[in-house]
Amino acid sequence: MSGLERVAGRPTWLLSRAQARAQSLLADAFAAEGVRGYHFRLLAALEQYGPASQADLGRHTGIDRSDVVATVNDLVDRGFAVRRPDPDDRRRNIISITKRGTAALDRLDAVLDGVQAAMLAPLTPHERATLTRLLAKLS
Amino acid sequence: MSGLERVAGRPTWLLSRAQARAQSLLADAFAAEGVRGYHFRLLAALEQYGPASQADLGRHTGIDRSDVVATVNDLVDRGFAVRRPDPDDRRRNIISITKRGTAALDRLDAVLDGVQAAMLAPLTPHERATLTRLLAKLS
DNA sequence: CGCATCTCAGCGGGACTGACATAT
DNA sequence: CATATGTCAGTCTCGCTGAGATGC
Repeated sequence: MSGLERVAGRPTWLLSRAQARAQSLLADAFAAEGVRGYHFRLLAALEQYGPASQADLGRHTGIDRSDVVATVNDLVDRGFAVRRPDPDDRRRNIISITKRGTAALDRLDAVLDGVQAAMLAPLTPHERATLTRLLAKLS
Repeated sequence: MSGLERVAGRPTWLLSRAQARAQSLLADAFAAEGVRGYHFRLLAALEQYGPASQADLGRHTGIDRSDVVATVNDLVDRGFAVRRPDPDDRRRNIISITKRGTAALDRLDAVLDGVQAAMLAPLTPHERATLTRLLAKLS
């Protein structure tokens, strides 16, 4: 038996441990592509929802508006996205993903799949589906 | 449908979201007791394993040695633990929990139980057991 | 007016690295 | 000698707050 028995049976502890492992694996894998979790999340949202304002990006991804600013700056600097003012609402910027951005996203998807396969290796396919379903209910 | 569909079905994403919620709830609840996760983990390890060196505490809890130092400093300052040199190995300190420490731990346990009950409210008892079992397999 | 958006500065917890002195 | 321990300083991601400027 490894870990703390006192807390080992507690879901929040297990959640924390598992997430720390996933986070660590993902951070390493993403670092090879020069990005962080925030970059991936925004790119994924841009591809899924199409061009969006920064506020909407924040709502879609759960990233704070102030953090969206800096992350979009990074994406624009790398040529993964473009930021242009919204002519219909001059408070807003419209963020769009570029071809380089979608290409990067495709690579990151592959990275994520690899990490997930490694993470979930101890589980059977049925268990993986169950875990996904239960976690979804917690959101 | 809330969240990112593209990543919403991915276990690592769900893990991250659920963990962020638990983390946020726990941080707030622990803050009311004036402690953080590191403090709780060390107190729990001290109560479970008895007096231990800082290196062993790190191994039990998954906390880095260097972070154990600062956290033990906090616990000693608050009177939750005592640090004394190991006469049998002068490299080591022996950390022991105090009565104030165990009292604090009891309160923190209650806090954790409350947060967990709130977190797991959407799940049936059987689902909670399943989630716990599956998460344990990921460690 | 109230409200939304974008931006900037900063904070704090958690996880980690590198280095160093000391002791085994 | 190599290894283990404790300590210190610093980095990084992530999540968050507060404030201000601009536009609806």
